[in-house]
Amino acid sequence: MSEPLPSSHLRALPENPGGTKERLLDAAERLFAERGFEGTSIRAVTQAAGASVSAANYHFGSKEALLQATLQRRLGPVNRQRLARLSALEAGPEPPSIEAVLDAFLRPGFEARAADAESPLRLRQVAARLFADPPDVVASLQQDLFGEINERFVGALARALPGRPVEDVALGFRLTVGMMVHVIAGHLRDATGLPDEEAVLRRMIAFAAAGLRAAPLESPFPAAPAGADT
Amino acid sequence: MSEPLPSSHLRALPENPGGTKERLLDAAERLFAERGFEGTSIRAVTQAAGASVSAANYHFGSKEALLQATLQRRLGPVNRQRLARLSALEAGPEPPSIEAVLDAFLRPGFEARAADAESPLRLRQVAARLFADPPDVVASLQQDLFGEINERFVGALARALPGRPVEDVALGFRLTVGMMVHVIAGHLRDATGLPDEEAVLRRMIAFAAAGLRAAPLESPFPAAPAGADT
DNA sequence: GTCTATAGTTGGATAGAC
DNA sequence: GTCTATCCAACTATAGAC
Repeated sequence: MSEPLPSSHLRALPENPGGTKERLLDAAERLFAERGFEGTSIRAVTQAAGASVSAANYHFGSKEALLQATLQRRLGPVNRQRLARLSALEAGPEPPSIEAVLDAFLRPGFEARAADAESPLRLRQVAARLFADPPDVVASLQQDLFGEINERFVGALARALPGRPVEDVALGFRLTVGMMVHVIAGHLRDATGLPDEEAVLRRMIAFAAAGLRAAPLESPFPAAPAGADT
Repeated sequence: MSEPLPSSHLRALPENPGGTKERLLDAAERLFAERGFEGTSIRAVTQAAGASVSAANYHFGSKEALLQATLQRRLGPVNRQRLARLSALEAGPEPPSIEAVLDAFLRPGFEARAADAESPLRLRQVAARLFADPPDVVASLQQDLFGEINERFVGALARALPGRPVEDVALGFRLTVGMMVHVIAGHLRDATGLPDEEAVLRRMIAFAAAGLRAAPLESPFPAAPAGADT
């Protein structure tokens, strides 16, 4: 923490781990996560990184490209982990259980801190934003980053749920993703204090596995009364 | 994405259902849902509504207040419906099932079209944004709109799951909300074509009910190999 | 209540020196 | 590669006429 920095001038301390490019990505990641894409100016990013606006445009070319680079830097490795774990499971002697497949999917997003001790929540905030931010910018990237994941994991789950229509499994996986994203995004603004993470992760796996196994309901119900609005 | 606005007649057709205020709310709702809060300018809203910037500021005072009014107009009635249905269930002779409680929670958001035939998806997009937009603006509103809902429904679910720790039920409800929000938000950008809505709704109820009933896992697992990253 | 006009700020992106 | 300086478009909000 004690770097001999020239204390004369008012530049937000750069904290330089790599070059300017890395610092820009770090700052962009933090600000995009906190304020969203439209809510973050490249000026804010460059100031936080202790660089100039031109530096950002030199390295990335545009604000949108900066967002893409930010997402890709974090999510790429996590998704590779997911696929690697799934492959490992499938290489085993027996077809993997639903729980094991879900673990392979969910865990990498929750233990990114192991690989990168400095940015614990950051990645997840960024990931949550991926599902809630500017459609045009992110749509193609979402397909890039998530297309293969979706295909492989739905396939694995379908094999673990023989006889279930694939569309039903796909919907179930979608619900699982929603669950995950919401928990991840919640870290952002919620002081509710999730209990210890491993417990939450296990609860999510149990919840989703049971949900996937559950048969869809047939009838609308014991009929909840549509009664009195206020 | 910025629509260039018809050049012949400068004003986008107003389509006046009520007064200017209503038109502004309608336009704001659509644009906030499509582009988010920061991504939407007051000018875009007023042009779409066929009104002037001053009109918006006269009626609402600020952009933030416009967002609040927009959210409250749609979500207020839906949440009152949720509470009314839950109250009706609890007034019955027997304690309601988990499925019935979940139905009371989930259904009002999905059949808002019944009450307001013109804006089918709109409400849900807005609701999804509530969980993904500018923290400061929306945080208090989120508590207003969702605080009582959370308390009442977690309570009802806990009574339907005797012996389960309330924190566990609360986490399960949170996962259920995440599921719902993600499905709702997905309508926004996804052409994947969810099948018929009633079926999706029933699937969600079955999924969440099973998830809530499931016992949390005890051990980390058959141990998914942490193996080879790329 | 609604308008036009404008004040005052901030945004993304670029030019050109070093 | 990184900076300073600058361009110009777009923004929120307000003033004041009608």
